[in-house]
Amino acid sequence: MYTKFGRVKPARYLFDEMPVRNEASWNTMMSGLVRVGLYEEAVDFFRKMCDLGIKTSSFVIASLVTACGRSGSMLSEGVQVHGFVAKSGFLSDVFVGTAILHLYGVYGLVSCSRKVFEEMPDRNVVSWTSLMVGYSDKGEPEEVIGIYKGMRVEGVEFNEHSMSLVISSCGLLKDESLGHQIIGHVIKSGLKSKLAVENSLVSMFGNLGNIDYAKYIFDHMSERDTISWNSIAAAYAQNGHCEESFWVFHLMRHFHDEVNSTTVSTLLSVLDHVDHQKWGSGIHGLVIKMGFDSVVCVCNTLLRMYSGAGRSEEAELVFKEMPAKDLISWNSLMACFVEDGRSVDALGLLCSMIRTGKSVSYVSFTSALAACFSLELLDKGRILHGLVVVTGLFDNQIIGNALVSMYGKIGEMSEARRVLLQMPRRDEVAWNALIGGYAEHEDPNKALTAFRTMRAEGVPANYITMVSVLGSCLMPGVLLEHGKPLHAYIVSAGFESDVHVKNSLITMYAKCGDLSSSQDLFNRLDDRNVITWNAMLAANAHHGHGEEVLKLVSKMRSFGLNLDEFSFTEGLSAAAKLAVLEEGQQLHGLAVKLGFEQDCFILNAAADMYNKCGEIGEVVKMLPPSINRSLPSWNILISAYGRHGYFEKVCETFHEMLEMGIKPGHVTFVSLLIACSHGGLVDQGLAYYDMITRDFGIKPAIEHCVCVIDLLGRSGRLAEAETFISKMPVKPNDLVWRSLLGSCKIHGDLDRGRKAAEHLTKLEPEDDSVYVLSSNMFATTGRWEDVESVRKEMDLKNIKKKQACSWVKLKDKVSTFGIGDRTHPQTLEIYAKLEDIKKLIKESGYVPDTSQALQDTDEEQKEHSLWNHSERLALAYALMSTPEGSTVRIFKNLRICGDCHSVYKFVSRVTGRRIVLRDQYRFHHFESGVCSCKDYW
DNA sequence: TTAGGGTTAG
Repeated sequence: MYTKFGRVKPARYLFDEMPVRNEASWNTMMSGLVRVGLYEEAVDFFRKMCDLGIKTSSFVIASLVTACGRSGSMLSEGVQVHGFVAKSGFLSDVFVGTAILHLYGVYGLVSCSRKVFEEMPDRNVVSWTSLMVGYSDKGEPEEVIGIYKGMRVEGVEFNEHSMSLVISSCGLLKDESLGHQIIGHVIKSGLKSKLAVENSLVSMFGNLGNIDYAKYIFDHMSERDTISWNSIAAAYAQNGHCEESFWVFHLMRHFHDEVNSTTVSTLLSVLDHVDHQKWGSGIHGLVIKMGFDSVVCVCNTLLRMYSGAGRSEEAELVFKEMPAKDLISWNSLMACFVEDGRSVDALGLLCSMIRTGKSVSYVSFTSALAACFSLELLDKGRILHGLVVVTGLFDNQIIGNALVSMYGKIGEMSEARRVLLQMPRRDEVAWNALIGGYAEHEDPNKALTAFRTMRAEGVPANYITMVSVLGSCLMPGVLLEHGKPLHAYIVSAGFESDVHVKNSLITMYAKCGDLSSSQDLFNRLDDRNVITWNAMLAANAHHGHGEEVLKLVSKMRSFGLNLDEFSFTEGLSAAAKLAVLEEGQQLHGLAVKLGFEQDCFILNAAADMYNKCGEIGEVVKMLPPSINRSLPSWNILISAYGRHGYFEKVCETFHEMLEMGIKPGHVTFVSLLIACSHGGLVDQGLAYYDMITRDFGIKPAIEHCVCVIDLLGRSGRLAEAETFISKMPVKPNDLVWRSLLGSCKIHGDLDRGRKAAEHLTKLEPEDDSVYVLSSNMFATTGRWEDVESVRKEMDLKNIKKKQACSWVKLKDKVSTFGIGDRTHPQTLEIYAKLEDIKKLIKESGYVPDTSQALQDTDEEQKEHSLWNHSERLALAYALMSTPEGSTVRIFKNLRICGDCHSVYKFVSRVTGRRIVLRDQYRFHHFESGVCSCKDYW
């Protein structure tokens, strides 16, 4: 009696005082100990019984085994009981056998469970169910379904618990046809109206992406518990219907009392792909208010929420303040660091896990391996590889994949291949990682060979395979041999309907130089997503079609598509290249409105746009304060100051950057050297050039060398420039000789100019610029017979000079002008305005520099031809079509002519207008008779 | 019976 009421003290007293005890007394006492949860004492008691040879009943043994499972830390005691049971023949009892297999399942030893299960002479539905529970808890739904099939073959009748397990496993496997099969079974079995079964059905349909069925079941349930509500909320959440999932939460609070931590976790998981700005901080507050901020799982989702929004600092804060952390918390933060590019922090986290003896799983290693993506981290990656082998995790499929991926990303392809070959099973992820590595680091042949081997091994390719293989064909010259055959394969294998594959095809054709095929694919695609549009933006940008990029961006907007970071970056950089401030400003405004203000790429693209549109004030205003400025931001700032002639600011900024501990990069030095070159700061430029290798260990690239040649050449130090070319660490290219030729033109050095021109023609026989530059060099020095011979050579080789043109953009209309153009509808007014300008500036001291006229004619003719220059026509048109006092913006496809430059200066003084001119190379910013380039360009 | 961490591409 006492044991039945849980009163163990009096029961124990009575037992101890009993003069005679029979089997029943011992068994009753032991059951009592189990009932009150004194499991360890029960096991000791049982040992004593065994020693004394007291018989026990199968019921008592089963309850004892169950107790060992329930305690969570009594596996070894359970195993001892198992040993006794095996010796005394109790295993043939179905209750005992089931209890033991359940015990092993609880401790994750499913193979032991299965062994016991297979040796059992009799099994009931609970035995089958217990086996399922083991696999389900281990996260192996395919095994659960295997057991389900076995049960059906043997004709076992299902109970509520086993049916629920089967249903949810089916959902996890996302196997729709199995789902339908199971539904039929559920209806026949008569278990359909059981609460747990209905809950599982809601959850299964959620996992299968069939939200309508999930909702139907939920709506028709006769009773609902918290799990039902949570399941429907999760169904909405998993399928991206975040508003609905919040609505469920709202209804729950009205119609159902309980909201538990699972509800909150579900809601938080939605915030991964929802507008973080709108919901994130509020939800965090709510979690604290409801007192769930101490539940590990809730905190983990909270952490994941910040991580998904790219806010690793906040995620870190959540982690630090968690009252209890589990393995998933550590792994989540590590993954967050990896996603945010904080590789060192991620690896540090793994180190402290190991150092403090925390448990580490294959997931921890997977994240750590993903952190090692660049050459500097190769050593760390190799150590991890060693650890993986030592800890016996090498055979884990996902670890193997992560290893191949790591070596692939770094470009250690022989290592990547070696790991792949050692893997017990090579799945498509492993092959894709290898192919991706080849695509990134080696030639297309390697990637294609790997693809063929993969197919020969019978591993089915998926869309990612196709995307990866296509990624190896992103260069001109491989279209016929590789690109087109791949496209043919894609069509025949049925991958063409996949939007990702189509996007990659668009990119492939564009990078192979066939933009019209990209355009074709794009036009024929009806399920375009943002990535499709982005691929098309990149395709046009790659071909230098900035206007088309902007047109596409505005189409995206008119179709109501959500522009993402990539679209904005691409749009802004197109606006920067075209120097169209208005479009750039609009895009930037929209990006800010949509919450992308903090995005590093967009921020830099916008700053660069303002920079290239001449709005230096805006650049300085918008860049983050120096304390958290990224390297690209510093580079943009240096370039901006250089572009506008603030050379002291250039040096100041560079030194500030060094003081902040930022290591300058390749681009920083390009910006610095260009600034020096434009400012005529020759010695300072040379000093910076020396710093590149001496102080920062960077190997000078061809761009840096071109800058130095420009620097020396423009200032007339042509002999030094020539010596520099002969000694520089990289092979001279066309830009080198073009720069030298340009300088020879400025300084009238005909001999060196000729030599440079010869080198240039060898490298670029089709290029018109060499002929134009030589011809201009001869013309400005009056060598008209040489001008004529260059012209004849051009005719002979059928090389056409690129026509100069200038344009003005007013509202949405672009007006373009060629030399002496008379096609504009307002031509008469334009030429009249030009006459006014001529008169006005001559009165204030303008004298034409006729050496800039490149024909051998008399002075008057020369002056006349200067007044036909496209940039003057554009200027006249712009002045007459824009309000008094406003800034005039003009573009030219080639370099501005020297005399036009002087005309612009005079006009800016006489009219008081600010004029901004973008030519092929740079920006000129005229105000009150002075140009920002200080006449040195 | 419901919720949280991982590998390939983008």
